[in-house]
Amino acid sequence: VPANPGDRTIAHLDVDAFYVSVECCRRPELLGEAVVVAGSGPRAVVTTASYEARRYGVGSAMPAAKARRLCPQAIFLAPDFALYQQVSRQLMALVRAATTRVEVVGLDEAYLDLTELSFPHAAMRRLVAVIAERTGLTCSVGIGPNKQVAKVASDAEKPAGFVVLTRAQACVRFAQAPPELIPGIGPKTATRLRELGVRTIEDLAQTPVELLGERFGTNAGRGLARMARFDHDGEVSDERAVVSASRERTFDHDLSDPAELERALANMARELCGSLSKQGRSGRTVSIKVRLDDFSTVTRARTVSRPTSDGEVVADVALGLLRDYRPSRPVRLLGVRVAGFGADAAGSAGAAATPERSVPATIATDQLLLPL
DNA sequence: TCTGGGGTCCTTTGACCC
DNA sequence: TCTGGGGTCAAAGGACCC
Repeated sequence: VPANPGDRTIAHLDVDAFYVSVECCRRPELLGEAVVVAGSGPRAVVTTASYEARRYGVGSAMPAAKARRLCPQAIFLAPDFALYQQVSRQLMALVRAATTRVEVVGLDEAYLDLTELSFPHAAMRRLVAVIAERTGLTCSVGIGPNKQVAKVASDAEKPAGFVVLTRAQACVRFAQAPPELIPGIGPKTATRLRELGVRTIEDLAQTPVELLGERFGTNAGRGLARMARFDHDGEVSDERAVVSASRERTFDHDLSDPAELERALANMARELCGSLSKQGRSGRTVSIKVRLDDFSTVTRARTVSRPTSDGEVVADVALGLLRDYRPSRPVRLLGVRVAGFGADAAGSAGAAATPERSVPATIATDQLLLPL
């Protein structure tokens, strides 16, 4: 029972090496091996590496070619997203049975608001056990007074971690850690902080908010100051509306021929609209993204009068944008996006407003987590 | 040896309107 | 009439996350 009305108990649950673990479930002989899930092709990157592979320095977002050099004996697997989605649905059904407020983040992570539970730690222990039993997956859990503490705590001792921290404990435990440990502080911000002499979370906490405001803007400065003290106040938001959808592709070799580029773009537009109309979504803003051989990236957008999910319309607009832009260098990546999903979707018969199309859980929720 | 694909959100700038 | 302030929208870029 919360001491103060405002006190919350938030958990963050994160599956350990999700894609690799799913692969190991269907091929148990992989257990204990260095396994890397990565795309194929010369420009593929690693999506997940098993902990054995990580020991060789292999990590997410690393070029697959580099991973191969670091760990030639690793078993490389192509990702099977359909399977991961299916397992994710089972997983989230179990998570949702544990408490009412759940915020799903990607396929393998969720925040749970446990404030109303009498024994939140026990509930999470049970949830972890049930997930292991039903899916074969191991998870790491962090519990704290807000999402920020919960997230950092779940990361702290993975795999199979279970870390409970108060805000003050988090401040002490991570005082000497670099600012990038905090979600929301990425490499760019970390570099700029270093230029200010800020190397640790403690340094950041001791930096005057005025100085941070000067350097990063008032808003961001205030945000950084709060983060440094682990007093993030974000809600566990049940389900957020989808805002945009896109298709993009990095070519194996850079493309210069306008006709080839146009063909690729039109195909992506039609493919995107296929899935859009299946979901009953449509949008007014069509944009393209062009990444050149020097990795510079340009976007161009145009808003049309009526929401659409018509492949020919979107392809037309996209091709128009591409022709107006006329890339001056070879193109590495091309993409198309539809945004501005809104109130009056012209799409399918059903509900117009689009708060996250609910995918009916295939897995029974009958097997629940003991009430208590 | 360069750097995927799916997203979200924020900031800045300029146009336009009141 | 001039100037300025605000609000909103669209576009573009960028940081970040899984």
